[in-house]
Amino acid sequence: MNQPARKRDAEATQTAILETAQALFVEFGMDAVSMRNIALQSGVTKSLIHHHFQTKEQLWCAVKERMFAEYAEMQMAIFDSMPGGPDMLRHTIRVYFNFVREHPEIVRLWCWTCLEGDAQAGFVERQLIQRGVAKLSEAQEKGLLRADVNPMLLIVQLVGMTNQWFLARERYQMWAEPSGEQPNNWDELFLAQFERLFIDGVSPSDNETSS
Amino acid sequence: MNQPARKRDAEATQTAILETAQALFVEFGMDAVSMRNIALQSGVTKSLIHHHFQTKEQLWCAVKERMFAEYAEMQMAIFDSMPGGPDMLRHTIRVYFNFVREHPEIVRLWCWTCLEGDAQAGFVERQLIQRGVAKLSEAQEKGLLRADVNPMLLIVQLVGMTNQWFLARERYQMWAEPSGEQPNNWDELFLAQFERLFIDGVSPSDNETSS
DNA sequence: ATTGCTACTGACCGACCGGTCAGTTAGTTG
DNA sequence: CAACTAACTGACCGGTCGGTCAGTAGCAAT
Repeated sequence: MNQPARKRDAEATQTAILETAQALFVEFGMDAVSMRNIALQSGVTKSLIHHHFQTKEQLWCAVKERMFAEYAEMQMAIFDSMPGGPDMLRHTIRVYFNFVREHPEIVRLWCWTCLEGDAQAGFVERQLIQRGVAKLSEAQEKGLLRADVNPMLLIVQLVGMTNQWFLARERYQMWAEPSGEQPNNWDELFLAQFERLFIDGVSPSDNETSS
Repeated sequence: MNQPARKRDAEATQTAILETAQALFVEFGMDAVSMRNIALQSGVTKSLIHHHFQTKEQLWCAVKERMFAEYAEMQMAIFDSMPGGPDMLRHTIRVYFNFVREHPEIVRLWCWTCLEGDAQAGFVERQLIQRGVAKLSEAQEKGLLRADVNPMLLIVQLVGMTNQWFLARERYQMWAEPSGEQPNNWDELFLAQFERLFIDGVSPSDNETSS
């Protein structure tokens, strides 16, 4: 009677476990987090986690699937909202950049899965990326994009540049002079320069704009 | 008498331990590697590792310092070899890209230290980066580089883009159609496009080239 | 009320973890 | 030669790990 022994609600329990596990795994890495710790922090017994997810490995997979699903939904929305005009790339960069800024945990997940060589993750993203490639190819046919860029590599570069920034942002700030403090619009400075370098190189040159 | 009990050579022993630890740590991450495993694979007893490096944490630090030192030496050489002409950036990108391609372990180390939030690492790199910033500022004064780019962010973007490519290369390849196999010059394609987008955006525009 | 299902608990397991320590052995110094 | 230092060994420690299992308890169907 000390504890009401939890409300009997499998779904809520699983969600609680997943959210706690997600926070811990993403922060410290799968190996550095114990099942005991997850149990403690989510207010659930260790056995119960095993009851719902069997093994630590499977819990980790469940966390990854959950996060990638959320990411995929968002990414798909970005592709769908791409304007057809010349501002397409600028818009896309900004939307993706802001999404990642508000969900830095997705970058850490990305990074952990890259390091562990998770083969699953790549396949999950494939149809997503091919949607983007189709969009970009379309834009090329309309003359909105240089014909000599590879759409998939363009996505790699756009996504990669953004991801690595949010992964190592704090590290980069240490590179600057410690005197005078950091500008707190560091993100905006980066985005502006990224956009400038990227877009100016990506936009069709003058002799091919009017096709 | 079964084993000649090792040649009594502290330096060689430490090197053997460091090399084994480096390979394992970089591959699997610090938490996933046990001292027993390092001992086994380097042909040394576990106690001997503790004798030379005290704790696992200190061994990890020794590995990081060793690798960063090697990296710093190389990076410094790149800065020093920067040509003063208009090909400066193109040359720098290629040299750095090729260095990382031949030392992919440095990217993994980079990534592990980012995820664990290693504060030390950032400071180690600082003087290195400021050397590069000085070089780029110089180039700007000579009109070889747009005046409106931030040199430090430029380095962040150059290094970051390259690093993330070699971190997630295998993952990106899964994005492509499984049919028709990958081109084995994937690296060159990426580099070419990276260069094109980056340089064309970075070069001074026509009205400021002749200062 | 009984049955059946399953969310949930707590005690327990063997394996492995990082680290310690007393002791052995090889090389150097005097 | 003896004396000393430091490289090196193997047995051992307390603690934590992921995982199991027999049992309890809440809820729905009959």
